[in-house]
Amino acid sequence: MTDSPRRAPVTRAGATPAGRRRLRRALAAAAVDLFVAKGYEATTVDEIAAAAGVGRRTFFRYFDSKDEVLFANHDEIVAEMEEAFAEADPERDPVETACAAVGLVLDSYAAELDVSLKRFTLTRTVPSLRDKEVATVDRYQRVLARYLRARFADQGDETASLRADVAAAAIAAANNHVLRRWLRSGGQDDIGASAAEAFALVIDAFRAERAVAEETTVVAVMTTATPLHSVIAKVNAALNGK
Amino acid sequence: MTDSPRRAPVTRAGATPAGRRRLRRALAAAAVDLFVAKGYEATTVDEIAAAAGVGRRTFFRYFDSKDEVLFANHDEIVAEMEEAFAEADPERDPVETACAAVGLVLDSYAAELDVSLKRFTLTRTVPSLRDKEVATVDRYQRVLARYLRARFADQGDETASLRADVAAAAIAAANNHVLRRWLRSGGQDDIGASAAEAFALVIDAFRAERAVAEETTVVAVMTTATPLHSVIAKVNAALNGK
DNA sequence: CAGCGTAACGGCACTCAGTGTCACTAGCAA
DNA sequence: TTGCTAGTGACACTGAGTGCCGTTACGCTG
Repeated sequence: MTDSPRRAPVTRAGATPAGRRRLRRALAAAAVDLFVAKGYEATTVDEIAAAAGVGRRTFFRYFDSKDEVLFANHDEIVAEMEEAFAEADPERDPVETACAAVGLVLDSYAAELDVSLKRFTLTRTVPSLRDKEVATVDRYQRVLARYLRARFADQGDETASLRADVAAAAIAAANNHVLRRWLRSGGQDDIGASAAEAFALVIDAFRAERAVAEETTVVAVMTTATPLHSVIAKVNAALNGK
Repeated sequence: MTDSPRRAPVTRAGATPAGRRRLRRALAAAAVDLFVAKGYEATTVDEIAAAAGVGRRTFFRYFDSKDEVLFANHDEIVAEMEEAFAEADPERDPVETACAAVGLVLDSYAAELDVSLKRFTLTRTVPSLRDKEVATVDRYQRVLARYLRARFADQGDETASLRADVAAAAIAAANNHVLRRWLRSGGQDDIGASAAEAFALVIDAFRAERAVAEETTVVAVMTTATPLHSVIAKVNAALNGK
C-alpha cells in the first residue's frame, strides 16, 4: 500500500479511427444525458469525462469546448452539403439545389430523433446553447450563400451577392422553421411534407428572375409602381431565357 | 508605511443614471481600443477595468461578459425597433415596416463609424466574436419575425408563421449585407441607396400575394409552368386588392 | 447643513473552462 | 524482443465569471 499510485488500466480507444469515432459518440451521449439530468451549467467537464471513462484532458482532445459536444456531427453535415453542391446538376435551379442540400440537415436530425429532442430542449432552455446553435446554423448558411453567389453570378445577375445572402438566409430560416415544428411535435409530424411546403415558398420567392425554359409563353407581372429600369431588366431576362 | 492600505479614492460614477451610462461607454471604449491594440484574447478584463479606472468586479456589474462589451448598445436598438413596431402604420405593408425598423440598426452603426469599423475588424478576425454577433443578429431577427407573424396572421395567411420566419431572415440578411458592404468600404458607400436596393429586393419577394393599391393596373407575371390554383390565387389576390 | 440609509464599489476567494507540458504506456512495426 | 509512435492521464496555470462582505461615496430627508 506504499509505492505504486495504482494507475487505472487504460483502454486506448482512440488508437484506431473507428475507436476514435466510438469514443466521440460515447462522450457526446454521456454529455447529453448529464445535461438533461442535472442541467448544462451544473454539469462539469470532469463529470462528462468520468461518465465516459476517460480523463478530463482527453475530453478536450475530442471537443474544443464543452458546448461543442452538443453539435458533434455538425462538421460532417456541412461536408455532406459541400459534396452535394459539387455534384449537383448545373441545369437545376440554384435555389432548388440549395434547398435539397439543406434537406440533408433535416435528414440527419431525423435519423437520431432522441438526441435531437434532447438537444432541442437544451437549446430552448440554455441561452448560451441557443447562441451556439445559431452560430452553427450561420456556418452552413454561409455555405449556401457561397454556392448561390457563384451560381447567380453565372446567370449574369449583377446583384448576385445580395440575392445569394438573402436567399441563403431564407432557405436556412425555412429549414429551421420546419425543424423546430417537427421537434415540437415530438417527431410525429410529416417532416417531408412540411419541408416541401416551406421550400416551395422560398423557391417561388427567389426563382432567378422568374426565368423559364424556351418556347414557353411568359407573362411578366409587376405593379405600375415598378421602376422602368427594373421592368426592362426583367422583361429582358425573361425573353433572353435563363 | 505601516497600517492603512491606502485605498484609492473611489469616484462613484454609477451613482446617477447618467453616470452609469458614461461609465458604460467609457468601459466599452477602453475595451475596444485594447482589443484592437493587442488582440481580443490577449486582453484581460482586469486590463479593461484598469484602463477605465475601475475594479474588475465593477466591469462585470456593467457587462455580463467580456464579449458583450462589443455590442453595448444592442439592447437599445432592439428597444427602438419594438417601439417602431408599436407605433407603425397598420396600413403599410408589414415587410416594408419591418425593413424600416431594421434600418434603425444601420442608422446606429452609421452614427458611430469609428467604433463600427473596429468592431467589424474584430468580428471578422475573432471566431467567438463572430458567433456573438450572429447571436445578436438572431435576437432582433426574432423581433422581426414576431411582428411579421402577427401581421401575416391578421391578413389571414395560414402559413403566417413560416412566412414570417423566412421574411425576417431575409430582411436581416439584406441588412447585414448592406452593413458589411458599407463597412468594407470604410463608410464611404452610400448606405441609404444600398439599403433601398436591398430592401426593395426583399419587399418584392415577400409582398403579401403581390397585392397592390387600388386603381392601379396590374399585370400578373408567371410562367406557363405555374400550377392553375396558384395562378387563380394570385390573380384573385391582385384583383381583390391587398 | 447634518445625519441617515442606500447602493456602488473594491477586494477576496472560489469554481470551472480551456491550455501547455510531460511522463507513461498501449499498440504497432521491424 | 525491441523500439517507436501516439493516445492518455496527471498536474499546473491562466482567465472568465460569481458570491460575499466591508467600506464609503453620494443622494436624500429633515
